[in-house]
Amino acid sequence: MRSISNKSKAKETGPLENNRRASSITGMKATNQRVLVLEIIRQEQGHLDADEVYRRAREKQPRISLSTVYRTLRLFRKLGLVEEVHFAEDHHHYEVKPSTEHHHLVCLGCGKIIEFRYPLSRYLKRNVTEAKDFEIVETEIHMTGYCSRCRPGKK
Amino acid sequence: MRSISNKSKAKETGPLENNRRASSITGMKATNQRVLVLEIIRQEQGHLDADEVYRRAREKQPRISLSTVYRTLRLFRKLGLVEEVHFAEDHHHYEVKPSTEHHHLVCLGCGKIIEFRYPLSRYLKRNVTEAKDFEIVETEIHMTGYCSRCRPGKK
DNA sequence: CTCAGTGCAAAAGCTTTGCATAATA
DNA sequence: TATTATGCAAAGCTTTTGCACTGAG
Repeated sequence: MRSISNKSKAKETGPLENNRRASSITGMKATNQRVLVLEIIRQEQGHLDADEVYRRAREKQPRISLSTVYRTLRLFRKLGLVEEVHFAEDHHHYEVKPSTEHHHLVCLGCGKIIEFRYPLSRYLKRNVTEAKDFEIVETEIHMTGYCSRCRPGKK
Repeated sequence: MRSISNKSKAKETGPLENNRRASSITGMKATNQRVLVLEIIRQEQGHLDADEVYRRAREKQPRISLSTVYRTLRLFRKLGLVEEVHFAEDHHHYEVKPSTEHHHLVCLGCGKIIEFRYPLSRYLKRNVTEAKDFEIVETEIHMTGYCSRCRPGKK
């Protein structure tokens, strides 16, 4: 199993080792920028938008450009390493492709994003495929509302 | 029941009657532009984006501006007449607030949007509220994949 | 050495906003 | 008549793109 799951334990040059392999699989170059971006979205438990990735990336690599971040995220999405999540905002968020299915709760009060694990897609898939003759590739569920803190005394 | 459900059967000036009432409820002005936009998103069975609303609106009222369309859609959303839907695109779609719960299938081949009725939110609501102490206001589910036509022989 | 990838700046959507004018109530 | 809403143009964001340069392989 040519794992790409090694948590970044290495320094400046280290992560290359893990990811060079992942990249070479698809014939892509393992640049420092790509390694860094992958590192970042792995460390953060998901839900970063492009600008947040960019800001974090610049801490380690001040010359990285926002374009590169966008291009890299698009590449990772194509490679299936990363998923794009669409909240009710006018920009996108990204998270590492989750191993276990989960969906998102977005708090309208504080903006916090809570994940809830729920294996719904298999169930939906079966139902919808039969009813609509539609082959599902991806399922996205998100709910908005108020978390415990932002729900002041509401029954 | 001060219904706003009268299907547009009237001409240029007609729809005002229906909607003047709806508007006056909240102290808003029932302008021609607003009436027209409401008419349009009602006629179309949902999923229009702002620009599509704008183009359709101009057929009847060539001087309407895109800003007005945006402002009107925002207003209607606040009034609960319209819902914003977030597909995997970088702009939003709008539909009249549906009476029966449904969700969306987006075909990756032809872009067609299929609705499927499925009363899932009540079920999810109960589960999530208990598990996460989160009060759900809105649930959005959409799935991407391939419709019968765009699925050439795929098992 | 070569070609894919990067940085920069500019452009391209989508959406919002400021302000003078027009229309509703 | 008094506001509220509109149209226009300009600005704001997010995301993409063209191009010369850089760096990985």
